[in-house]
Amino acid sequence: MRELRALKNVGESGVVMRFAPNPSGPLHLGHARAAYLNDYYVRKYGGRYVLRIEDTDPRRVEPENYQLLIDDTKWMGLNITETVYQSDRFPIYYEHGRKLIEMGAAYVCTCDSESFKKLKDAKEECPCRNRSVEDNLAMWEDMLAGKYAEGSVTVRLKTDIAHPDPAMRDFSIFRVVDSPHPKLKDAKVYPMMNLSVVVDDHLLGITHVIRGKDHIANTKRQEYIYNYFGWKQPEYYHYGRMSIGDVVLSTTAMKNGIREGTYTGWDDIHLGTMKAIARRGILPEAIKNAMIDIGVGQTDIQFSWENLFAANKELIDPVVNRYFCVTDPVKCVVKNAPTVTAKALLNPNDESKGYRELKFSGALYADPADLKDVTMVRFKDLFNAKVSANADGTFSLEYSGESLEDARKEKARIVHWLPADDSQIVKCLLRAPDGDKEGFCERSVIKESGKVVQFERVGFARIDSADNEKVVAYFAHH
RNA sequence: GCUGAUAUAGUGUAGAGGCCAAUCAUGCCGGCCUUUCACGCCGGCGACUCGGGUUCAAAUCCCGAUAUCAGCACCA
Repeated sequence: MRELRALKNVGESGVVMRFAPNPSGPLHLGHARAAYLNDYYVRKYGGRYVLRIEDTDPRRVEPENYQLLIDDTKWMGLNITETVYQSDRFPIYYEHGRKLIEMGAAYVCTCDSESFKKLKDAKEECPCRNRSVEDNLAMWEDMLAGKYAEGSVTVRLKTDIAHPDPAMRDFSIFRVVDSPHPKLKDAKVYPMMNLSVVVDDHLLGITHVIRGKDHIANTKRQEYIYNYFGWKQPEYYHYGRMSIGDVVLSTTAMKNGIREGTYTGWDDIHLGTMKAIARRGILPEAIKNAMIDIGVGQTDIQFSWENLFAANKELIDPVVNRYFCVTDPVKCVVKNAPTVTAKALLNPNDESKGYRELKFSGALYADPADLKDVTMVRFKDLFNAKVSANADGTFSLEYSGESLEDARKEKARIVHWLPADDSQIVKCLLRAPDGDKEGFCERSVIKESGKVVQFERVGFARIDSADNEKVVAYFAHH
């Protein structure tokens, strides 16, 4: 694993960092970068890692997502030292909001958003900006008392209305929302993230923040609040946009798809959620390694499944058991073949894991693709056979000795197979994002349920479910 | 439109003026090993966006162009 660049201004006691998702859905690949990068530095320097759940938009909070988030961070193996919920901290935000109003740093604005935008774009103050502190405070109290309807009023921070960057001009720090919050009974006034984030970062002692570059303007906006309070700003690092192909990430698209039955749930393998990736046999450690390899650069990048798979293979290949799985199987009788029992190592890298036995007596299943256009094959751990294709798509096989040397001499392909004997095999459905394959696998795969195995010459797969009738496996990668 | 950021092989990444005819990983190709087309080992392929400038010397600094991205929400 490569070493990431050192952070600036790391103190004696290490760092305090945070991972701050909002509970609008489960964690996905996009979150993983922030989560693991921050995690990396907390491990590197020591300190605290705060999981902060940013549930300050009641419309985007779904109660069931809280647990989803916690479960995901646990699966990811994040070194979280404490968890805070912003919904528990509204009194703190109100207190600081009031202070800003008292010091004349914020004002209550009753302009509708379009007219404010017009003024803002023209670098012109809105009439509310010069309201007296007393009036602002009175209106603030009325806001908290629920006397204002949603959209009729907002609290803005006084920045610089003529700032060259329009994003900096008197942005909003509190708003009124009429929707109920699942965790707050009577809240009407909600802090905007720039306010709540600054207050929390300061109070929680956050020293370093790694976040996406979509927050780069927020970092500059937040600087105004830090300055008003006389607080010191953390060190920030903004990584570039990461586009992720082949998978659905948008929360609304996922929700709609699940509701309409296009996806089976949050762990549908067409989604980019942690749950879906876990289901596909990817270890959290592999995601972590892939994310650390990507690092904190500001360049926009294309997420590489290839690299993730390589990271995963590095972890699982040495330890995972091997089995045969024949997809699209064709049944073949082998003429003149003796009855023999094949012994195949569970893991050729580790003989101490033992082997599995497959008893051949007359007929086997093979992958037709392996028998096509060849005159001889070596059935791995079994024997050689001469092959001839029949007009009807079947194959005629004839025993041709068990000498491995002969097979090599003939350059025979060494292929996987299964005995055509129901007591030794089980139906296997191998599922992948681009389609399913059906076939058989060794019966002993049943006891690997929940684990990742290697189907020899097919690829790595996670055994999703298994009983005496059927194994369902999800393809991970080659 | 305004503000800001970034531009190194297919992908990711190192490189913060001379050690760079550019690192590592992954990928691809070839070979070895091997009763898996896995793993391992060896070899190979493949990149500094373009144009100016500064300098004895630039992938590295400056300017411009181009491209991409982000922000300009009473979301986070």
